[in-house]
Amino acid sequence: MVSEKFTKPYNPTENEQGIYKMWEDSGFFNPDNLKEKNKDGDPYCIIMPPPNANGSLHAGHALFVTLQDILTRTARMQGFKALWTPGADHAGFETQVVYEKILSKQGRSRFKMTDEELFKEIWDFTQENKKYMEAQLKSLGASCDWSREKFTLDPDVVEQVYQTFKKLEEDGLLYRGLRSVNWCPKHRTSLSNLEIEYEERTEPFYYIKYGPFVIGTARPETKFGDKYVVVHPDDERYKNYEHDQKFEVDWINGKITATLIKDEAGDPELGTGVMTITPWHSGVDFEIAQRHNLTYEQIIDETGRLLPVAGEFAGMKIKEARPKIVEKLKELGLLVKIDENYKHSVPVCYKCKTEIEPQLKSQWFIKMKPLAEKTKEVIEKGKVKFVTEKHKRVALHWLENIKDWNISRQIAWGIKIPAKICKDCGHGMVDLEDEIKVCKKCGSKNIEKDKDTFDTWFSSGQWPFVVLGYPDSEDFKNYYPTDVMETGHDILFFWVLRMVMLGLYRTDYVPFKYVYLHGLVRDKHGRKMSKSKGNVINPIDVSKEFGTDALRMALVVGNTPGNDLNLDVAKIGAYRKFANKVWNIARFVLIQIEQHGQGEINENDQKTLVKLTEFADEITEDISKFNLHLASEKLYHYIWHTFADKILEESKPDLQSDNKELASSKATLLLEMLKIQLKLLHPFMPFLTESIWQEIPDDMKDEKLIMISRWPSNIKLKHELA
RNA sequence: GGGCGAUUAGCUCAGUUGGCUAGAGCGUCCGCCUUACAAGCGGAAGGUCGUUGGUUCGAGCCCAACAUCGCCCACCA
Repeated sequence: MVSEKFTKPYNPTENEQGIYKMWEDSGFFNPDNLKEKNKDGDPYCIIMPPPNANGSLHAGHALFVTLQDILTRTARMQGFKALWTPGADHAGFETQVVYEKILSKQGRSRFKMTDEELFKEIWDFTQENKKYMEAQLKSLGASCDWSREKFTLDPDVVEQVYQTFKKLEEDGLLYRGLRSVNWCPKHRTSLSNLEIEYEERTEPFYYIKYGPFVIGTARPETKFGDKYVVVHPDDERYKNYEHDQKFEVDWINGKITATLIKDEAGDPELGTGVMTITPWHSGVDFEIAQRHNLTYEQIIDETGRLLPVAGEFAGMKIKEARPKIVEKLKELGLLVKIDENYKHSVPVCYKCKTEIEPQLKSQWFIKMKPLAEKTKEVIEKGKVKFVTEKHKRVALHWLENIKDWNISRQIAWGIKIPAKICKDCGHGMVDLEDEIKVCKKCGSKNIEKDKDTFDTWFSSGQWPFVVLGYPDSEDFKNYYPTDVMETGHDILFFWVLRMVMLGLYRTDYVPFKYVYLHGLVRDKHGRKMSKSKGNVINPIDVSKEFGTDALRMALVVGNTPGNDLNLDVAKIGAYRKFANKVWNIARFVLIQIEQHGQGEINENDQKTLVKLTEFADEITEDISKFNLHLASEKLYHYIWHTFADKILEESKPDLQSDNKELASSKATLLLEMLKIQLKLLHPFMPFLTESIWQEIPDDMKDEKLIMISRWPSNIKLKHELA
């Protein structure tokens, strides 16, 4: 009998939880438990980009789960030893920012806590989130191996990160040095170049009398300590001045002695061709200062307030001080003119949009050039291939212009940097075992532990080989290099390229062979989803309303690699209809089989089966080429408009005829075709297809779970790009 | 300032190496509760594929220029 459950219509929420439990209980998410055909198969591995353990999943997560699950499930059915490893990311700075907002709502501040207290609280916070997140990943159907789950703060992860840090020092690729860093005065930490953004601003530009010169600046508040003026050596206007020439200047807080410096950095085309420099608060100025051995002084502190050098303005925030300073300049007769329409871009913190205040800080830097060179090489040689050619170009361009990487962060939430700093000479020493007691450079015993933590991307950049248990685990030997890295294109530089660089550095092999970058999930009009716009589509909510499979189809059909996807709830609704259609098709076919029994498929119908097999080959090839958007759309079209509308309708006369042989023959054809279609559709709509599969009697199918049934095409899944 | 991408039906988008009357979802119009499915079935309207030129037997697809929009990168005082 066709089961009670086969009542109409298809009810996804009723089925999904039970189905997932059945899969999980079967143990087949873990490739070690797969049957013979898979165990002897080639390995196929995807490392899941670990979601940040600081919130719930959004549409972008649902997209990556869908894409990676499609590939994993296809590989598994194809007989590969398929492994997809889940994880969670402590996401250093990001998470601390989230937690600081929570603190602030409670009227608290991290600056009134010890690092240990803060760490402990955020730890509990992330562990709670992590559990929630795992449940959400499961509800999206992720067929990943939970027994191999990792957190980026697990002891073995930290251990490998430490080893990498030490190796970098040994190889001379690590240095600690006083450099101009991007400092966020609100979060009071330095940030890498990737963590700042630029905002176009129109602000007043002030021309100020500086001794015999006129200088231009948008930031008069930094000028208190400016003792050097710089002109280009070839600037004819200033050929009567000598390099290093001293002269008196009536400055904001009284007379000072200034020095003229001739340096190529001076731009004769710009304004008067004269600038003063503020090395402590400008990277360019710092470089000039270093070239000529100039002194420098801090003007603004870590919280963005002026220091005593600013005299009466000391203690004021920049915004407050600037107009007052301008006022004083006027009174002193130093202000020459103001250009109100000066356009420039201002660096801001990518999280809080606070203006970045460059500061001189001693930090750990990694020399990136040598790492980038090797990465360029493997990309050019095709050892790492990009599904989207445009990203390959963007990647190479970035690698060619790479800067050294500041990996020190002044935050509590993260992996402590295992190093000692000499308080006398500033020398930094990597110290994994906490055994260094004397400065290796100056011999001083006045040393302390580095208080900073690693940039979170330094540790996550090592994720693939760490997850697989480098260096001597079986998993590492089996699955590394992994097959596909699938993630958002927004973290190409942050994460993907750093994984290639650090993976190559530690293991000599690329961490993955293919990079599939998806775009941003936007709302139906192409706007970014945001709480303030009220246009957020919560994947968990819609999967409850329409079914996870409908959401997955909506995310994959028409979503070309690398491009943003505009997601319309109506589109999800359309695929809920499709799920119901497949459900009804299955009911019809199974009723026919029940009524007429199985028989011989006649010669003419064999041809139909062959055509379906060719179709299966085509789908397999599409998946191989990462054309999941095509595969999914073709399946939709074939099942509905070829199978249901034509083949099934045209078989009705035979099924209703008195010729029993004819009827059972047709019913058998339909059953065979149904099974093939369900299998092809399974990676895309796993819950629906498994639900139906469970309705097919055991003696009519090759496996009790469609999840591990045999893929209906002999074409082997082998990724290749045009 | 440098780089990348987009422009196809009212809306949101596909169109795989150039090849039969250019497709999907939603929306619109007409007719159907036909015994798998009204979350359905049958049918219809709707596109000079941004503009201009070129290559080709043949161009939505390749090339050039232009226009519009978007994204990324970048220490200009």
